[in-house]
Amino acid sequence: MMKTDENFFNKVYEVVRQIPKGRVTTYGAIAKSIGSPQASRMVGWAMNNSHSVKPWVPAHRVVNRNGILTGKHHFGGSTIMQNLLESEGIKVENDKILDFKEIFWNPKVDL
DNA sequence: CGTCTGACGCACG
DNA sequence: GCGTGCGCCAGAC
Repeated sequence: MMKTDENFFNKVYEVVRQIPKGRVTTYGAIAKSIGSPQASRMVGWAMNNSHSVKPWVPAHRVVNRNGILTGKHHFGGSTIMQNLLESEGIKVENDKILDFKEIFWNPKVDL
């Protein structure tokens, strides 16, 4: 059977997919929600593989703890990630999310 | 099995 | 406040 939650990556994908529109979260928060608070790097790494994952994973809603679009270059462009965020009502400026803590979505709370 | 890498996070200077 | 270095876990070679 498909033990979806068996893989570390899959856990990350599931959490990211559950991020509500107009909300964002951090790599560390996701790492904690999956049981590895120190595996923040793994989260970002999983995102790198997200382009091979289906359905689409809203990786643009995932930023670092500073609210900065650290992985925007991985979207195939420098403005793709920001464009997506702004398209959802998220204000972004200078590659940084405005009101970050206000739109921050905690996976441990809603999950 | 050993080594390097990775879209981070934190400590230190 | 900013730059640099180390550590964390997991996977690829």
